[in-house]
Amino acid sequence: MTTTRGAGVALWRQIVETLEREITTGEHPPGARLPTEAGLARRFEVNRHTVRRALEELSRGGLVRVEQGRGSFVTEDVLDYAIGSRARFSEWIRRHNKEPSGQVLDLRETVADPEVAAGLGVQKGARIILMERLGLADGRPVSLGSHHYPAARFPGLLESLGAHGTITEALAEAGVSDYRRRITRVSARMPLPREAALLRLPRNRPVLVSESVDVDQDDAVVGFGIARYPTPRVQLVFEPTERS
Amino acid sequence: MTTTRGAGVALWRQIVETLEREITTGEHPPGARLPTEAGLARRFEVNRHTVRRALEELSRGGLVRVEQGRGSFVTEDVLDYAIGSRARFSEWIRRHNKEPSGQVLDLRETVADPEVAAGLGVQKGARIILMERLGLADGRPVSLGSHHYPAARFPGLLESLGAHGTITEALAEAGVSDYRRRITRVSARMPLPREAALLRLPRNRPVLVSESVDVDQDDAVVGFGIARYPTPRVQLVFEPTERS
DNA sequence: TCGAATTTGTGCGTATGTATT
DNA sequence: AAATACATACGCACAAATTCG
Repeated sequence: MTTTRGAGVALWRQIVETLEREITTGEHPPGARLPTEAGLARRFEVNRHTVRRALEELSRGGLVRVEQGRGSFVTEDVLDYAIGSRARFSEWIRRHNKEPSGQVLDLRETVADPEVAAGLGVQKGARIILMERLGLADGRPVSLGSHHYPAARFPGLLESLGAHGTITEALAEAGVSDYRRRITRVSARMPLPREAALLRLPRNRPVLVSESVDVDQDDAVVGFGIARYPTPRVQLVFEPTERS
Repeated sequence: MTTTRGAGVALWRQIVETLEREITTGEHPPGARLPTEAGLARRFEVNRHTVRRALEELSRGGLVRVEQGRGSFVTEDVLDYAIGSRARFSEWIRRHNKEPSGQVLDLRETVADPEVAAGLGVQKGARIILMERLGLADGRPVSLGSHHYPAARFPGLLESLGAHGTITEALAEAGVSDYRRRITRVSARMPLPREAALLRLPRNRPVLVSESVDVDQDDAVVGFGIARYPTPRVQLVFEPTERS
């Protein structure tokens, strides 16, 4: 199929329809880079302006994202992360019909720096258990979390975390049957090189950073986590009135 | 006052104390850039390594933030913005003992683009009232908000917004005695040049972007807002259990 | 730190077809 | 039928952002 002139349909509209079909059929998967404007102009045998008119329409409709100096990209479906009191990685991912998986990057006992100490409510320099974990959805990285737990309260947690796949299970073994988020702070910054590499993020795209404190049923602090999310692949969502 | 050698106190500790005093007394106000390491080394008549040791300590304590290739900066006090169901700009700022003020950058009737239409639940192209507003705390910009309201529902809102200083007052005149946030989506991206200029933000620092839908007591959609916040000056905070 | 190459963004002028007046 | 307005399409040039060595 190619563009036909004088068919009563403007060339740029034909291009919109063609690209829309190619995107929705998966020929251009989410996140993929489209050919350059010059390339598309050659392919459709039109002027670059005509291609731009089509891209503008696609961009307005949200199917395509155009970035100056970089190119045009198929919009990636955004993962909405609901910051409710109950936030579990695997539940979040499965709700989006994707397959959750994880990768423990670091797991050790260490001491709390001032920030972590303040979050956990322990003395600066207290022993803590640190686990760093990369979260993936359908194999694509969506979160990089540093989880901190007071070593004094959970003697066997280090081994439990090493044995189990999920944090929830390991905490259950340590006697915490349920936990919830008490507070979440959200900010953003540019990624460190290592973070960009792990999250497969361009260096010029920011990471969302959330700091959260988890508490058990008695409101006692269980853990403190710092999570980094790649933008714009992940959005954090807050709904005061929670609905099933 | 200057550093003295062989006084039983390490040089770098003296430098830490001196800089700490200068920062807390306001000689180096929040956000200010400190002299370069070389400059500090000249001033204290020490090697640059010694200055670095002092800056490392200050950085660890959270008083100073060191950025590779840019310089060292006095940490700015972070404005925590609580994303509760009730979010009012002036209340937020006053809770931090700062003086709120605002600046209307744009106020007009226009048509809804797809994103706004989806947020408001109206047809794409429906008439809406748009107000763009820069929010300031003690004269420093802390938010840049685009507020959208359905023109059909609020015939006189355009004039009310022009006359009143605050959104809450204008909405009250339009018959909405109270409203609350139903949902908030948070993401981050690099600022547009205009946004960076208005928020007085370096171009390499991201903006937090929140999209929120406001509803009245009957759960009817009142407005849709897109707000941009400068990082790291502003943090968004979510507490599931609301406390007075 | 710098410049070259690549890619998108913007503006100008021109031409043609289509619909309205 | 002529005049006018608008949408479409092309060509050229340069600006701005990104990438890469």
